[in-house]
Amino acid sequence: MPMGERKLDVLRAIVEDYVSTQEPVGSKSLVSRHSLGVSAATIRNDMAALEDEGYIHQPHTSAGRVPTNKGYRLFVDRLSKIKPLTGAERRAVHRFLDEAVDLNDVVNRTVRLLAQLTRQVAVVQYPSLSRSSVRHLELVPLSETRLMLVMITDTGRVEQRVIDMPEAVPDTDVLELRQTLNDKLVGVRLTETPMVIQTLVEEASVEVRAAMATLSTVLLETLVERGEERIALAGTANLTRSSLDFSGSLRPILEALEEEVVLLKLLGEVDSGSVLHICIGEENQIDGLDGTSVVSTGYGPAGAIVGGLGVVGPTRMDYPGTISAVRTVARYVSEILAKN
Amino acid sequence: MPMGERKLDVLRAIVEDYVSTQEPVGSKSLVSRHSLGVSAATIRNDMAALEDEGYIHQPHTSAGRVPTNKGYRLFVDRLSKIKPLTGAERRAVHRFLDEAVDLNDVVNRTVRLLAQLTRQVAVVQYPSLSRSSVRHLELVPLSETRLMLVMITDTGRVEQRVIDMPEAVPDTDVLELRQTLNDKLVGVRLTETPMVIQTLVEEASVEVRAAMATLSTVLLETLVERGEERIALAGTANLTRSSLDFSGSLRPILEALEEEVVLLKLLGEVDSGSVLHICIGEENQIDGLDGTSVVSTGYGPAGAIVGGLGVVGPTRMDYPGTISAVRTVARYVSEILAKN
DNA sequence: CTTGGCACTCGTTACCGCGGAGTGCCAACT
DNA sequence: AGTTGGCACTCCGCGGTAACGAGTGCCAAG
Repeated sequence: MPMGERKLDVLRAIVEDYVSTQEPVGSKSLVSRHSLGVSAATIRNDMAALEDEGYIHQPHTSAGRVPTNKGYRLFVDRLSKIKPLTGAERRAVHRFLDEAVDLNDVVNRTVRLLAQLTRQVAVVQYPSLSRSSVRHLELVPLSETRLMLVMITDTGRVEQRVIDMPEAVPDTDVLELRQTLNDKLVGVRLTETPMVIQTLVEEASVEVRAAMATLSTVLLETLVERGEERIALAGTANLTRSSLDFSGSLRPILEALEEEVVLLKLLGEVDSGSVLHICIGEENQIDGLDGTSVVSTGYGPAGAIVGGLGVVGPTRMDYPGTISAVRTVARYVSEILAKN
Repeated sequence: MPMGERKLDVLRAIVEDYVSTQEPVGSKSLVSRHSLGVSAATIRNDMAALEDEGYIHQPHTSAGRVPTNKGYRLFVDRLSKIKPLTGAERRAVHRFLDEAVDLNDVVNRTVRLLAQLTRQVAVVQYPSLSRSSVRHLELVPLSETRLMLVMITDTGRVEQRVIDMPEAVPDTDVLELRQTLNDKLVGVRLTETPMVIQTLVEEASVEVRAAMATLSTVLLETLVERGEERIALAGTANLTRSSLDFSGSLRPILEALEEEVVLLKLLGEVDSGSVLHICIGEENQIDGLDGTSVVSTGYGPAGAIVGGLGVVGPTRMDYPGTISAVRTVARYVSEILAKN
């Protein structure tokens, strides 16, 4: 059956009221807070229908209604009205991010900004190595038999690794190795480096072959395979606002936030285009994270997604506001990265 | 008046019981759980005295006693018996930290380990730049007018900064700049670099003088002045264990943990020798952090302190166990750093 | 299809009374 | 002087009961 227009209005009103008051909403308060043009009794009929269809739910008889996850889903998909940031907020975003001098700086500022704007927990993934390419490789001798390998990517990430060499490497060899590595690898996407790396040893001159073998192994292991995703987090203190948001304990949430793997899974599906992704309640298949929603999106210069960013909060969150904030910040971060 | 031996025993017993049960402890349960050799009435007299002297406190008439911060202080200073880690724990520390390949790796592993051992929030400060010296400086051209400056310290830290040059810098100049920077700065302690940096411009050849001026400014600003302390955190989920530990809300704690400045202040006074530092309740002068104690110590290769690490938890914590864990981990981390 | 009315449900709050843990004090004992 | 058992007292926490009120479902009328 086609859903009546008013019923949708009612659902929207319920979600909005519930989000702002944090309390089950009843028919009377609905009619008094919104001008729906009909009486409470009529609303009650609609509410009964909405409940049958699974969009709202009654904690107990004689309590108001609370949106179900299905209800939130319908709300974000079809009902929510865009709530753009205020001018002041936009200006703050620009001003704050413009001051960044550095990839680290950009990421840190972004995550703090996002936490502040949404008053929730913000998560920003550093540009993924797998979507970057090599810009430069540097070999720094630390001692006779120790080298530090530094890799800089086109996305601005700097990764390093200390390497114990099997035998002393004279400075001239270091220069040669460094030169070869850069000649062969600069510009190559990290996903494609393994093929190139395999050829390095064969093509190396006799003197440096052994050293190159060690380097290749480390390169493969550390920089490529281990994938080294990095993540920045901010705003965990916001979890304590309305502490009862998180039924019972926020323990599982804090645990999840410390687990990089889980976080990445949450940001997850930001690959496809610059689409904004919303995951409501147990849609994220993670234990203990029913009760939390994630609003995330990809970012990256010129349409190319290099990483994800987003916000974690209670299912009962202000979706329109959060969506705007995430979208705006992602867009602006992308611009900044494009400039570099 | 000299404190009677038994009264101290009573205080110790109260602290131990309270820490393990989380409940005010009364005279009866004391005599039944410890063999003090006297009757409950005698204990009551001692308890009354201890209360007069401010070591313990009664939440309300007819409740048991709870140690005051002054009581905890006396306990850690004079009463607590060392509780060494189990063999399995020691082995775990060694095994886990030995696998680290990298400064980052060491720090991350350390902080996670500490959180797990103590079941509390662990904090590890990266080796402070101000106590490091320059091991190597690298200039990487990113584009005509952009350079990336990478600094590697003897403590293993790698800091980078992107620099917009006022005009294009040809590759030969980059090499010269790089060479000069390294000649002049390698081996210099970071606290002393400002003096050296000032001479760089004057001594630079005409061609690179402008560029060197820019570099000098950035070096001073970013790497030296801003001090760039970094910190790693783990175990925040442990805050939720015994959630009532933190009178009311853990909001202020989460907030403090996100504030680098506050954290550094907490780790604070780890300078002097390798002494272990314990800060109980409002002894740390931070709002909202009465109720939390900090156990911290410095670490660094061969007695030289380069940074601090520690644990944040409720005043009502297992001090002996925590102390052992912090001490052991710090000692072993220092060893590992010394090897590098 | 909407509306006002009405009986009903059920969670929340306040209140009362009671048991129990724990204390302080005192008089007696060593 | 220090220790002990006894005893009266305090006060928290718990279970039960009653009043309240928000909210509902249903029905008959518009």
